[in-house]
Amino acid sequence: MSTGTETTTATSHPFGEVKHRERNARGEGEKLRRELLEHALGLLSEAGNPDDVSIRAIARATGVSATAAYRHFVDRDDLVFCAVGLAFEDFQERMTAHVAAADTPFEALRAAGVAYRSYAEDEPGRYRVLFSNPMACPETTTATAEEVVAGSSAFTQLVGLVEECLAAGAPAGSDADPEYLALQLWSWIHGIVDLRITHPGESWPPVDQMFEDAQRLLGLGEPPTA
Amino acid sequence: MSTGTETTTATSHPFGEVKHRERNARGEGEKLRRELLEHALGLLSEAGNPDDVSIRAIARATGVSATAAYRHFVDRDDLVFCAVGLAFEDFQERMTAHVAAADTPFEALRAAGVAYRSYAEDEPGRYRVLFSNPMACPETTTATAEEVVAGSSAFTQLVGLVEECLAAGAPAGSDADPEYLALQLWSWIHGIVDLRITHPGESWPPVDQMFEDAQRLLGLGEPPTA
DNA sequence: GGGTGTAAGTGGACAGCTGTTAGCTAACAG
DNA sequence: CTGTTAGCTAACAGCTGTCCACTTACACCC
Repeated sequence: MSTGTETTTATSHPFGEVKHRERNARGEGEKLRRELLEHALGLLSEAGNPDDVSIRAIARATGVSATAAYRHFVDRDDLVFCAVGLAFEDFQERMTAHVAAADTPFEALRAAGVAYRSYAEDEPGRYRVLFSNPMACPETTTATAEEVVAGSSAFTQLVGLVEECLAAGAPAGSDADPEYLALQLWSWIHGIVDLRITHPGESWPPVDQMFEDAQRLLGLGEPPTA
Repeated sequence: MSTGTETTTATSHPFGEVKHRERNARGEGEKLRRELLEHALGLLSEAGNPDDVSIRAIARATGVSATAAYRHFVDRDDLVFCAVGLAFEDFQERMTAHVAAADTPFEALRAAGVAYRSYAEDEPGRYRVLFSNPMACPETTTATAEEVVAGSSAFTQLVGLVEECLAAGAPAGSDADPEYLALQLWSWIHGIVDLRITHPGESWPPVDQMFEDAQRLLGLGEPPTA
């Protein structure tokens, strides 16, 4: 039955299929780290809550024993924390890609809103993990510095967008506090998408309209042409 | 040592105090139901997440065996769901008490905001349980109808307040959609308090100012006197 | 007073999950 | 042959929801 040379097999078994995963070659053990993180991310998306993903479930999804994870992470908390960091990096990439295509700062801010909203819609579980969970950094972690600060740098980016809008003559006025406006905008937008996620039964108005109103009423839309 | 007639005792014990709870008299078994719900509420406040409260922990806090809960609730889920319903009733009482004291609809809306905000600040765990968790009604439950709909009736109340503001000449205009405005206001306000709860490390601007801005910019503040 | 039914609550057990440690095997490089 | 990497299994202690059989105490009836 087995030729002994398959790279990947699913051997038949009286109690169902058993996943076989070829062990990494010498010096390539780091590949498992990446695999674990990606499957952790998948489970985080389903659960929406970091506490609900166990190191055993991650290992199971990866097709590896739970203890193998300890070769690459100090802890379960460390593993999950790194996975969240990865999600933040992914989120930020998505945001910057959307924003880069815009011509005016107002369009850029709008594009950021669209990106934020579509992320929350496409990946509600991940959104909850990123923005609706108090995630403390474990005391010992293998996460890199970039992974740790990925979230806050996304906010810095938002403040920059607001500053550009103010400089371009936004109705809020050039003397308005960009950080305050950014926090207000983020809060409003978070509320809009978060309530939709946690209360999916309600009949919500179009999210675009609510976003547009938020930006305009904060005085961060285009100035009147007249 | 024991006179045999104490109603409640904490007998000393080599390994610490052991809670004794006099069993309820005949026909008063319903008292335990209430006790369980109240301790469940306390644990919900600490956890902030219904999934993290076990029936065993609730029973332990009540000073009773876990199986005793099955006399009053069909399930663990049922117990927790009823406790959440109780929290909703409590929340709504607090809201109506604040609102009742106001003179104008604008003041009433502001008072509702203050009540909402202080609830979130005083009981962040409960707030998260009520407004930041998708709580599905169990297929079999001992909850009463009022407990089930307590949350949505609080929103109906908010729509009513918005309607009164519009009728009293709010800047949003009398032809504005009160339900849309109420949803927008609720979303914004939820975002403001929720981000503070989940990201307590950040230095947030005063919540009053953000609330006041939200109400005013939505056109639900006092109309200009001029 | 004695028996009995029943309400109120215990305790033990089962199966399943969790994070983590200790010690093992298999494969490959030099 | 040796050392190291990559991964394994078994086990421990602790948690979970739930079922079953048991006790305890009281109210009522004869």
